[in-house]
Amino acid sequence: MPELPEVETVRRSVEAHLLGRVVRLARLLRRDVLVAPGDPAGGFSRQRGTRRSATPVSITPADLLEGATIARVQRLGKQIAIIGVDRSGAERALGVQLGMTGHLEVGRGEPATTHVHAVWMLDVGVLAFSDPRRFGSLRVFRTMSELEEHLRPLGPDALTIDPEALAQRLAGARRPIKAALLDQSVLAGVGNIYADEALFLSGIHPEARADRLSGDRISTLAASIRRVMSDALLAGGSTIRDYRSGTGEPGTYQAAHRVYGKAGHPCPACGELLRGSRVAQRATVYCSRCQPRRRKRPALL
DNA sequence: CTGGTCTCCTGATCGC
DNA sequence: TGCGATCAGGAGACCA
Repeated sequence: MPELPEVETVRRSVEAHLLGRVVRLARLLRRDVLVAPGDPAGGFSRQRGTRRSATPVSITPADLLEGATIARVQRLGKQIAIIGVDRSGAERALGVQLGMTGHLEVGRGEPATTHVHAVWMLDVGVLAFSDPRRFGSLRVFRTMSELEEHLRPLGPDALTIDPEALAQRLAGARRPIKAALLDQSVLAGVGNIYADEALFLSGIHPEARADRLSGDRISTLAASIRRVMSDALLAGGSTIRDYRSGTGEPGTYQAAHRVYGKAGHPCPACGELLRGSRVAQRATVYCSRCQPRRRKRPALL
């Protein structure tokens, strides 16, 4: 389940192979993983009942960067954008959302993975997008301002979040802090694993109301988020099931998880058994002693 | 406007 | 060994 550290690891590993490469041929094997301008937002009409857009928007090879030279690979939160320059010198982008099980992988020949939905033949090497569950998607951005538009709703990147920005985004949020952290418009890049890890490090109960946190606690939380993100990034991310970098390397940060997936195990800080619950429809693990629902009232005088 | 719930999808795992 | 039920969750759609 790629979150910011995994996505950044993928970004770095594919960018190293893609810079300056020319896309000779782009092949889309499943139209429904692609979102094009004019498509209903969220993909291919994934509304109740039916799939498939009634009026599929036409896609050109150039929309998939065919003929372009790769200039850079950007990331904001969990969103990746591959930036290409076409023959006229104009920049355009292809967005990649990995979702739960998406993979972006560079290689020399045919990708070894199953569920491959798009392949790019480069002047040197091959890039492939695969995703068994298809929660991920590709997005066509014909101009850089279309990409900007898409990224605008996102909050600041979690890797560098500062307390002031976090406090500003949490002001007036009456929902549980964990729900707010998972909201990409509050903060971009945190998912279920790192939300639990950061809240544990901060000593904050996942159901604490976001707008009731003091400035001090928000500062602690911002520092915990930055620390968890950067430590996980240094470890190449967390490989729980099938996450791999853009060159097929697993991450190792799962060995450093303190609470995620450890309900019923002793708290690494105090030994109390970790509790499992659900917050915002997500499995949630926390220590009821280290992360009390209410702090003790500070002593008066 | 905010926040809660539903939905998409496949593979791993569990109980019988 | 087989098989149905359950769970995993990112993010847009939908609804109160």
